[in-house]
Parts: sequence; structure tokens; C-alpha cells
Amino acid sequence: MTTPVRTRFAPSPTGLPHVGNIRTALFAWLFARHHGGSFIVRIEDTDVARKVEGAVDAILGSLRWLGLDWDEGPEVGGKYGPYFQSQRLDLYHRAAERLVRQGNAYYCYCSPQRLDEMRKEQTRRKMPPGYDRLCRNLSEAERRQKEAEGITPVVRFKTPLIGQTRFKDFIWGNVVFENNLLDDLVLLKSDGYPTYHLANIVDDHEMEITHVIRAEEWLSSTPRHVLLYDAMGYAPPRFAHLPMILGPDRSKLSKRHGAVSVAEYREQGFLPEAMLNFLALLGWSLDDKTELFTREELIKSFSLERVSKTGAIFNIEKLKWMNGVYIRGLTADEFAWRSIPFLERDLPPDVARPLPVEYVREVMPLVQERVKTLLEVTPLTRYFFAENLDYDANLLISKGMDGESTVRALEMSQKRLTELKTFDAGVLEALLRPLAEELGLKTGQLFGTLRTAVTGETATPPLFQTMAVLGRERCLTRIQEAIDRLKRSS
RNA sequence: GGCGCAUUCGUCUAGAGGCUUAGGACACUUCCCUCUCAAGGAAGAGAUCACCGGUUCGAAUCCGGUAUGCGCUACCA
Repeated sequence: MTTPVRTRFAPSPTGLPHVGNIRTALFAWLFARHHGGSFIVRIEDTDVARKVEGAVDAILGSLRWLGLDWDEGPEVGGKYGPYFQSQRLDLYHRAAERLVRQGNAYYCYCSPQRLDEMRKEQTRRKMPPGYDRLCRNLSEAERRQKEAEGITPVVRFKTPLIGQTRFKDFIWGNVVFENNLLDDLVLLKSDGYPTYHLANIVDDHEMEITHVIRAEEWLSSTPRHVLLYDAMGYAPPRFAHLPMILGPDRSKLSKRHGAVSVAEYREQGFLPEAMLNFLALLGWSLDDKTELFTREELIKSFSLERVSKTGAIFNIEKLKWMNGVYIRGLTADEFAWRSIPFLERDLPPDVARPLPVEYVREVMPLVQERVKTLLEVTPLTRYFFAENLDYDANLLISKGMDGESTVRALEMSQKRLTELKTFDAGVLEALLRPLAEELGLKTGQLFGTLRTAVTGETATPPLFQTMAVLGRERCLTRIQEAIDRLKRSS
């Protein structure tokens, strides 16, 4: 009987969730779901100074947007709660006290200033920086003396001076560290909050986390955690350190690389399913060809064994391509539905809101295969909504034509269009193709002129469909405007 | 400075000693389709598998060294 898998995502609420954090969450979630286990969200709010208002909501919102549901954590509770570390302070205090009692930890009265100077001196002398263990062997009398001075101590771990600490990582294999390279880390800060190290091992044990899946930057501190588990008499969980996500310059992805929070990608019109798929491929792959996965396929095929060790650069171009693939895969209704918020937000203010839904549904199929993000929908469909077009009259004149012949073509088109009984794409094509020949023009010449007249753009969806959706009245008005524009400019 | 880890087309990656004249995808180029733009189809260019040695009949794959890069080295996570 194997114990059920329990993984956790333990973000600290210090800002908007970064794609790297969310990728970590995704892998932990995938692993749990793949094994039919539980996925837990735990908020590591032990740094009062860096805490950012609203960050928890932003994190939860991003998880929800991607469909990363959690079995235990904020808002849903669970039997291992509370899931905010700031509400579990007693637990950490008890653990710290116990370690002190057992002789595995001690009170340290060194001031931040002393520590700072010590480190500066160490780096100046090219020595490895680390706590010099001044307080490690304080006598009872010395301790009382410091207490009497009113110094609030921190609790430090008494790291073994000799020996090695080893652990097995799912991704990195056997990892060995020399204990004498580790200094005596702080467990409990003087403000009463635990450090990450303490809180993390206490909670992972209390919450019965079986697999700690986190970013590579934690690899170096894992031996400390293993030592802490030992001192507490806990069996350590299994570890998996994920490769990092890099910026184009190969350094850890950060704000200076541009958009990094998933909320920004959402704003920019990326679909959650595309984001999920793309993120999954950053550091993981199934084989040498499959790269489009549904959420279910991801759950089914995910495994830690196939996670790579090397950091991956976040390639936005590929994300865009993938987003385009997902957009094209949407039903027309879904696409329209998802585009509406962007149209409502970005269309010029003089366009009446709310937008007529039926009309939007006619317009959207025309651009569905032409956009890579929902953000691109508005600029490509502006002329379907805005009354006035703004373009250079010269754009009306096709190659091999002049102002005069263009006006003639426009006037002829106008006349024929007026006579039309119905106004759909088929009828328009049947009318316009022969008309080009009649005017002695290539279809491209006539269609180009009409396209500009009717949309103000030189690149649009197919002309006949575009005109059909625009409707006869609007087309005729715009053709008239084009003629006026040409006459004015000549 | 110390410790750790990594290094396959510009990018994401496949590859776990012979199947590899190193495969796929994005981006790029050309062509086809075509009323423009896309989408789609086809083709192409692009990697002496960081470098140097070694093991082996045979190495991108194993070993050692070098270089480069990254991470950690806080009363931050």
C-alpha cells in the first residue's frame, strides 16, 4: 500500500505571480493529478516587510485562470489548515523551542550590523561568507547577560560541523553536500516569524506532503532542510527541483525581461489552455514530436522522469504560435465570446456599448484564423464597428491604375451594387468578378480598390465576405466617401 | 571567493554506446494555393552535439580536465 501523493504550491505573496512560479505550480499540480493525489496551496507569508496587498488574490486568480484547482488551501480549507503560515506561528515556535531543548538549535544575540560587517569582512578577505557561530556556545551566564540587555534573540540551527548530507532528487539524482560548508541558519526571526527553512519543513511534515516540487534555486538549501528533518525526527519528503525559466539573456526570468506575470499574458490575449500547454513544455517533454496537449493529456502523460535539468528561455514567439493554434481550434461562438471583453475594452469610445452580439458573431469568424492573440482582434475588426474611416486616398489606387480609372471603377461598382437584390458573399462575387473584366481590370486591381474603400485597410479578410457582413448601406456610403476623397485629392 | 549544477540548430527540445548522413517544433527563406492578409501544403537553410583528452571495435551518449553560463552563499522566499 503506497501512501497517496500530496504535493503543494507554496508561494509567498510578494507580488504578481510570475510565469516561473506558475510553471512550478503546474508541475506540482500535474504530478498530483497524474497520481490521483492531492494538490495543496499554502501561502508562505512569513516576510512581513515584503508582503504585498492583493498578492494572494492575484496568485489564486492565476491558478484558477489556468484551471489549476487545489484540494486544500485558501478559500477551500482542509484538515491540515490553516494554510497561511502567518496563522501557524505556534507550530514554528514549538518546533524551534524543541530544537533548542534538544541541543539542535540555539539563541543568537548578534545584531544585524555585526552580521553585516562580518560578511563584508569575509568577502573582502575572499572568505566564504557565513555566520561565525559566535553565539553557538554561549554560557548560561552570557545568555542571561544578553537577555538583560533587552536583546531579542533569533534561533539558529546548530548545523553539524562534520559529515555529509545526501538526498536523492527526482531530477538531479543523488546530491551530496559537505556539512562544514553550511553555516548556522536562522530558524526563527526576532520578529517572531519563522524563516522559510523552518516553516517549510514543519508544514511539509504537518501537511504530510510526499513530494516537494519546487524551483532549482532551492537545491542548495535542501541539505539544510534534510538536516532539519533529521533533527526533528521527521522522515523527509521526496524532492524534485525544477529547472528555471530564463530570460532571453539566459539569466533568471525577471521583470526587466518584460511581461512575466501570467496576469499580463491574460491581458495580452493569451488563452489559458495555450498558456498551460506552453508552460508544460518548458522543461518537460513527452517525446520528439508531441507538443499540443489538452489538460487531460498532460495529466496522463506527465512524469518527473521526463523533466530536463537545463533552464529554458521563455520563447514568446512560440507561445504566440501556440496561442494561434488554440484560437483556430475554438468554435466560432467561443471565439466571439472570448473576444468581446477585448473589443469592449479597446474599441474607440465613440463605438456604442454594449456591442451587438449577433453582429460580433458574424464578424469574428472572419478574423479567427488571422489572429494569434485576442488582443489583435480589435485592430483587425475596427472598421466593422467604427463609423469613420481614416486612410490615405492614394491607397485606393491599385497598381497600374490612376485616380481617374479608380473613380470610374468605384462609380461602376456603386451602381451595380445598388441594383443587387441580395447582398451576400456569393452574389457579390458573381457580380464583381465579371465587373473587373468589363472594366478591363485585373480582379486584384478592382478588389484592392474596393477593399480600401470599404475598410480603409489594404489587408483584410476576403472582400466579399467582408462586404456582406458590413452590409450594403455601409458599403455604398463608404464607396461614395472614397470617390469624394479621390476627387478632393486630385 | 566557496559550493552545486548545466552545456544538442537563434529558441524549445528528441536522443539513455551502434537504429543518427543527429529527429521534431517555433522563427527564417522559397514555392504552391490566392482578391490582400492570414491559415494550409511543399521544399530549404540552420547543430563539426562547448572544448581537450581518455575508455571502447564503435561516443552527442561513459570517465577526467578546461572554458563558459546559471543558481545558492540574508533575521527573502
